[in-house]
Amino acid sequence: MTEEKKSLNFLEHIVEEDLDNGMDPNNLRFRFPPEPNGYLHIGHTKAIGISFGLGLTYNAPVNLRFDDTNPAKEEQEYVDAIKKDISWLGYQWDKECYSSDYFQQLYDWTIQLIKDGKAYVDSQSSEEIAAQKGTTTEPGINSPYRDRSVEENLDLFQRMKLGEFDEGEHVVRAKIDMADPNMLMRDPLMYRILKKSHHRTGDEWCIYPMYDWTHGESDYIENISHSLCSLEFKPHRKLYDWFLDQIYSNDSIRPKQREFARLNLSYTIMSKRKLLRLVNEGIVNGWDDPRMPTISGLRRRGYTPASIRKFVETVGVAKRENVIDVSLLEFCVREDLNKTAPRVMAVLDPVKLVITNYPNEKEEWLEAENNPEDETAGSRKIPFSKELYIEREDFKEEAGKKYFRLTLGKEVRLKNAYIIRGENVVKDSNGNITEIHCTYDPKSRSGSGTEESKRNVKGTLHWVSIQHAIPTEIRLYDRLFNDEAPDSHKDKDFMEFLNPDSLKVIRGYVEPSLKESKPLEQFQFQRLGYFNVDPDSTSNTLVFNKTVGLRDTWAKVKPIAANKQRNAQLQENKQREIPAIDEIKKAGKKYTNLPEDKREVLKIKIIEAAKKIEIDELIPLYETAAKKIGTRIVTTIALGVVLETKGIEPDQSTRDFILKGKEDANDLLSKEAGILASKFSI
RNA sequence: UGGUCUAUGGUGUAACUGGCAACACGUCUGGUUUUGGUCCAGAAGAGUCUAGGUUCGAGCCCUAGUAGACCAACCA
Repeated sequence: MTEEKKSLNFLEHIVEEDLDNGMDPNNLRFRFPPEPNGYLHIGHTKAIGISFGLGLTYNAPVNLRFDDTNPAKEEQEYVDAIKKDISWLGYQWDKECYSSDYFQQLYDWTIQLIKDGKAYVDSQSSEEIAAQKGTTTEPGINSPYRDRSVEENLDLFQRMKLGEFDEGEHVVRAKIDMADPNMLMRDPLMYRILKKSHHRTGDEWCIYPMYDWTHGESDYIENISHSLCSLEFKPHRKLYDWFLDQIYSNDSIRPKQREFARLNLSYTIMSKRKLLRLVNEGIVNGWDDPRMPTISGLRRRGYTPASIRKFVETVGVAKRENVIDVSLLEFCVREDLNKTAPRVMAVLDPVKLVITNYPNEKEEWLEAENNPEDETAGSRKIPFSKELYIEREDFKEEAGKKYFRLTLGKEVRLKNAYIIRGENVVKDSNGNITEIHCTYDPKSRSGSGTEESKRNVKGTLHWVSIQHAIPTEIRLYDRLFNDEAPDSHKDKDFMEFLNPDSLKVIRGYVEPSLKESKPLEQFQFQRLGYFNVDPDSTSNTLVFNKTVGLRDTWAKVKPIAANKQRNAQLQENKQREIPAIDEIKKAGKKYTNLPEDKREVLKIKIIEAAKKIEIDELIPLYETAAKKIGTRIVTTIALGVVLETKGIEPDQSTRDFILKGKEDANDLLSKEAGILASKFSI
């Protein structure tokens, strides 16, 4: 047991500390408590990974508990989907529990609380109750019903249960403190009347307990030792503990609520309500649309359980707000799929290649390795013939020496086949290439052992034999939103940032070995990326989803190779501008925190940096600066410099930006924006 | 105008009870390669929001700022 000393996250530290203080490790128990009102998404995976992960490292049971106290929103469909998703991710829960199983116990405890004078029936409307709640700065006032007698409370409560009242007529409230600085402690609601039938209890109940009066109690009933939830529940902790105090008896486990920061992924939204909107408004094709951040969407897209688990593990757990870049998720799938996905060949944007010196009717079945990363994966045969498809992108009549694909007069290898030389092209009347003619070297066949077969050529292309290839539908996906944080804009709806090109459907050709592939089966289309079979596939038509592309360093240099002049320009710009933009970004992070004199020093730096940049480069900065005040200030300063030194008249959006800054409540910003506004008479 | 929480490279997370800031992703070099993938070797990039204090020594402790998040649903 020479265990490598792994660094612990703060939750593990908490557990370790409890253990050090004498807690019996056998008493450790965790839970994952989803409300069955929607599908699980990648954000939930973090919570799942934390609680189930803790269960795994401490060999402790983890309950799956459906927090089903609001029949208006919950459905059996969601219960089933949630169970499926968690199992698919590879986690096993100990007990399957439902908050609704504790309705009776909760009811009994409430009667006790009423008898103890800790709870009462309030007969006001929700508006009246809200009005009495006070604000964050002013205390609330007591309800006129707060001092009802125990007998009256008991009577009313029982009649509520019996269904004698309509929704909204009465509620049960805990009697705590209407002046507590924590709003949740100002006599929170425990029960409301809801004449809805529940997916499990049917019409047995017409009063339903609220979250706060259910959660801690459920934890307590299930002997949960650590109840982990996201940060927004932090203020609930005081109430959680208060309710627990009322029912806790010393001989049992007292659950602890602890909070962690939830996961945010760049370029996506995570709220169930908003995801539901995408589904309802037909923006996506259901909860399992491969563009959705739901577990079912990711599954259909081709993500593996292992890759998602690895992802959650990698992002870590802490208490500060965070935004994880999607590229990390993509890295995790690639890493997993690279080891497991069989390699095949597919051409997505075909152009015809004719090997002029290859016999007309000949066909050869060539050996192809299934996975170079896995020796046990074996090999298969693929057909080769005179007429092939290759990727349109893989041929250029002429190209620089950095382009090592097919050009006229140069040699490349066809993967698993022969070395060919580009000879000439056939074009249509518009000048578009319709055929590429080439010759092959018969001695160069892969694996034939001849000198020629070992000859090194720089490029290797994938291909597919036209007469053998299977035509397929391919669905290419891009991010659903163009904005890094679509729902973080106070004044804009997240729907404004939808990417209109998030789905592209094309027709392509795949090698014949794929004919028998099954839904969700994963492949690497060599040189293109990872793809899986969509369940929409029929016996006639295969449909593939692109999970993610291969890491592609060539794509980054391509535009440079395309145009030498532009290349030089870009290089120069890179050296000149990137540091300047970077400097401005950095300044934005610090600006507001600095004392005035240092701010002036920083301002000089900003001005110097801004002189080196173009207006176009600044635009992305102020487009994303909606939230961060520092970035807005700094961008405003830089904007002034750029406009002035380049002699540009501000356009409408620039004016809006400046104007908004001027009206902002932050003094520093409105000052800078004000100066700028007057300079350009805005 | 209140309460609570948070602040470490571009991003995310570490740094055991104070001891020369580490890991992953990303970026950039070079090598291997019948995938411009993988793999291998290497580099750049923060001195830990600001100011002050305690200490031989502070990212960790204290004080005061600043910024951000959360809190007034008969939702969870």
